[in-house]
Amino acid sequence: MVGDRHQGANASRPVRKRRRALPASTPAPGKRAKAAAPAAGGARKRHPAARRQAILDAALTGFAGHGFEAARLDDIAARAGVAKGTLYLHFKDKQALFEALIRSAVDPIVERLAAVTAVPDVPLAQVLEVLSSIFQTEILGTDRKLLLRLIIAEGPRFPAIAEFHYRNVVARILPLVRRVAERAAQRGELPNDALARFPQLVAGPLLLAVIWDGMFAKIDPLDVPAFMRAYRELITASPKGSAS
Amino acid sequence: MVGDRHQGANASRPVRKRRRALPASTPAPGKRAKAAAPAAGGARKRHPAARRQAILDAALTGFAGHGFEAARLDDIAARAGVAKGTLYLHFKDKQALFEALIRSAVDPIVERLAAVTAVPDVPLAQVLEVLSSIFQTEILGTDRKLLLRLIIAEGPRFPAIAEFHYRNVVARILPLVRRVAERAAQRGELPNDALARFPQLVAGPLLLAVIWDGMFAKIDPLDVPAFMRAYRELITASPKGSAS
Amino acid sequence: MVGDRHQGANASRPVRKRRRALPASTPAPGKRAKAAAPAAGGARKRHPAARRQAILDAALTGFAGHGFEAARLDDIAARAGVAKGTLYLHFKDKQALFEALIRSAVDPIVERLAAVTAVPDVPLAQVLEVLSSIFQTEILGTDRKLLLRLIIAEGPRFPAIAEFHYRNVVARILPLVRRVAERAAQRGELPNDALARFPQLVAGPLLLAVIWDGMFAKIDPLDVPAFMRAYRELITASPKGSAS
Amino acid sequence: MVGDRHQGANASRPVRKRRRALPASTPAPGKRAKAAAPAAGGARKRHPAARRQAILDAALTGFAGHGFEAARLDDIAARAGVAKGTLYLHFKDKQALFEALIRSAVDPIVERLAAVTAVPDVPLAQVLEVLSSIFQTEILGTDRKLLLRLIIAEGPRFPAIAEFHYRNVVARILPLVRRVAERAAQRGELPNDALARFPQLVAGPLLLAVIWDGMFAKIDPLDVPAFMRAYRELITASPKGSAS
DNA sequence: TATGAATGAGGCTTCATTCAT
DNA sequence: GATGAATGAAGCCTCATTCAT
Repeated sequence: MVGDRHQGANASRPVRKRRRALPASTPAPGKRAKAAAPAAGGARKRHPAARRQAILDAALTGFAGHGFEAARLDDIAARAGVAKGTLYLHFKDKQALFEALIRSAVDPIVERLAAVTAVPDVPLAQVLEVLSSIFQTEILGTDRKLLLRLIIAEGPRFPAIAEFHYRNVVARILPLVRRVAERAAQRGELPNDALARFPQLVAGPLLLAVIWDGMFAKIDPLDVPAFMRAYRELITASPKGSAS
Repeated sequence: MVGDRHQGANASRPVRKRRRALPASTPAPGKRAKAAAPAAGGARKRHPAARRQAILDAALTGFAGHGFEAARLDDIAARAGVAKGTLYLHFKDKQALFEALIRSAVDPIVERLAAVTAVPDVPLAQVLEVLSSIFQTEILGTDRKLLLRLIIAEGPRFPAIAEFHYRNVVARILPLVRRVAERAAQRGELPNDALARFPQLVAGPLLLAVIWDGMFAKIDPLDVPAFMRAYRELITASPKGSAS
Repeated sequence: MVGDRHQGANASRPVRKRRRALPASTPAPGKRAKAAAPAAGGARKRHPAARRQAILDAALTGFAGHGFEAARLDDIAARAGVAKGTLYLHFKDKQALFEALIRSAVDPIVERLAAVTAVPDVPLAQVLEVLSSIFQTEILGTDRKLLLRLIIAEGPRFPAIAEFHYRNVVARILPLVRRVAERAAQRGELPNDALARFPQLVAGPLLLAVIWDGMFAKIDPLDVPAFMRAYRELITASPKGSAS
Repeated sequence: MVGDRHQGANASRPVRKRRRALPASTPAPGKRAKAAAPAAGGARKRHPAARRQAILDAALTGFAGHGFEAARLDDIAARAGVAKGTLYLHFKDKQALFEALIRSAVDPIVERLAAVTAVPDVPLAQVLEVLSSIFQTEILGTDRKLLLRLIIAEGPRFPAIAEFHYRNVVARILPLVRRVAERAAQRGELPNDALARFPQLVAGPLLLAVIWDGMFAKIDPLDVPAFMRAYRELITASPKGSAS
């Protein structure tokens, strides 16, 4: 009887939904079929921009949880509380929705990052600390970490997304970091201009943190604040010869 | 009736005969992607282990290029020069192939990494240099960089893969790195024990390098050797004013 | 980049566009088996319940003609005049369609049978006669005979179907027949209570009739009315020399 | 985690066999992969006729348990202890094996039935009793009941099988039964010549017994001997008016 | 004669997209 | 605009059959 496909004597009938067995531990999408729709007919009245945002929110969960290919527009529509066809009133197709999602979610972060790094003559250690803090509260502590993973995962397959990121994140932030690093090197906060030449180095631990969090959180969780602090100590602490 | 196979007068259809459309003289499936076509028509002769490896090679390209969901077994089979069904003689299903691929490609690297980090009392800078070198020649310089990206991208959705990696890579390498870092801190090659407490920090730049390579290689290629060197300088170089 | 969907220079293949080969002016799928094509192109308009029934009708033909395994959903969909995917809007999978088919067709018959046998104090001969008549007009004379054969053929492999039948047919009809047989025995219409103890005996000839019809109809057709009459005579007729 | 497809960290590798989840209660084929093969190389030496018989035996289980379409030649070959290709040395294809199976299994029964019914001037009650007995010991009590069900199930789709049966079973046995019934009617053992005109009537209860056994054995088992006895009583017992 | 790895057509099912309402 | 039933291309996987050994 093991493996029996039967479902008792009243098996089928108008089928509605079916969750495919995902190979992984999805963040539990919940079973709400067309949830979030306020009382009868209410969904219809929302402001168009609000609907668009609701769709993007749902898309974040959907794409981040399953990846681009495996995400189901059915799920996204249901989670957004709209009909499937409605998605196409706002986005040309699945790919356009995906790209819009990524664009929409990146800007706010970049603004904050830019604001921090743009202030002149702040000690490097402090800049790094604030960066870490923003990273943890705005990304690792929220669903946006899913998005970052998503970008890492799907970026190489979507040139448009890669380019968008280069222009909107990399090209905006790295120069600022570089300037901070240059000043720090001049002031002796850093042993040399290595960080000024490769400001990407500050992103290494951040990436590692999201990736570790995604893969190993359950096996061996990472103490991210301590990890970040260790990184700062490693590159900025008074070096070997100095007073212990 | 004995012996005759008459089908009666009613068009019953008990059996669908399988018959190849062509007279069996087309050994090449025609859609062979572009790769690895062995000696013409001789597909049946290869050593079984060779076929398995051919499939894994094709799978690397397929999965790395498109991700798990978007990779097509059709393509992989064609690229491996085998029929679709043959895949299933070696792997239970798509997921098993995927996991086997990852396992098969990880071991050799880990061996090399372990060999390097296991040697006692080598200066940290030198260990890092060798690590960088291995990383560049064995991973970034080969298709295995695709695999690393693949693991990063799909790992979170495949607990089995995450766990496998933790056990076979993380749990084997990190302790070795930690020991090296401890010695380096004791010898004054490092300013403090930050790296000993978080040996993961050495992986940050490596991850950044693969990700950058995957996303921005065409827009703004990264000089990886210089990048790695900068990282080493940043954490180990004689600092600003101190005497060594 | 805003707005443009350029794909970069590398032949990445993130999305496969779906595009119909023909300009969407071919409403008829072409392989429509031979049946039930509704008003040209108007498939989308039918009442939902009508579609469901059309599918069930097509399923009857498909399953009855080939058995569960050999029936092709392609054929059933074509015969119902719907796309393959539409089947799954109404039934979870092939098995659910199969079970729904059987359930949907059984109820009306059972109602009629129950109505007949439930009337008290009707002479057995008359009950049997009406049973025979119903059987011939409602089952043997219609496609439902295919269904009965189907149940006989596939029932043993589908516990759910067997159980459904036991509950809905056997458990409902046999007690009624038993009561009729008991009265008949008391009134002397039967030689003993054998039929009361095994009311299944009335089903024997019915089963034989469907099976004979299915296998030997073309070789040696059975005169079912006469056959049924003979059965009635055999068990109820005034015997050889006795006085009534 | 429910529904997780993963199989721990050591998922795949050279796949060998796979049991598909059968919808029904298969008679537990066992898991022997290529069982029954005596010590190394021994299987190769069996007499050809013995191999053929082994294949037919395995085919009985396979076809009877799953039906023609769902039976797997893989299973049959494994159960017979031969390689898949060997099947084709003995039988042209799946259908030929199926038909050979049915033919091979029918003859012995028919011989016994014919022997019984051919004896002249035996009282009908006794003939029926022996028939019942043979039926129970040779068919219902053995795997051959599977075969009878198989014939009922698949016969209508295989004209060759139907015709074979008509010629070898029906056409041989019915005349004998008819003669017995005629004599019984003449001798007053039967109320009339109904059974002589439709000797098929004796088969009704037999068919019902196999079908009931197949479908309802677990829900409500049938006491077949008592059932058969009841049938005999019903048609041959001293009728109503006679001494109670 | 026997083997069993290899084949590839074809089945069931999914899901992005369309379109009549 | 919004809906969601309908579509049908395409994916994964199975398994009867072949054929080199």
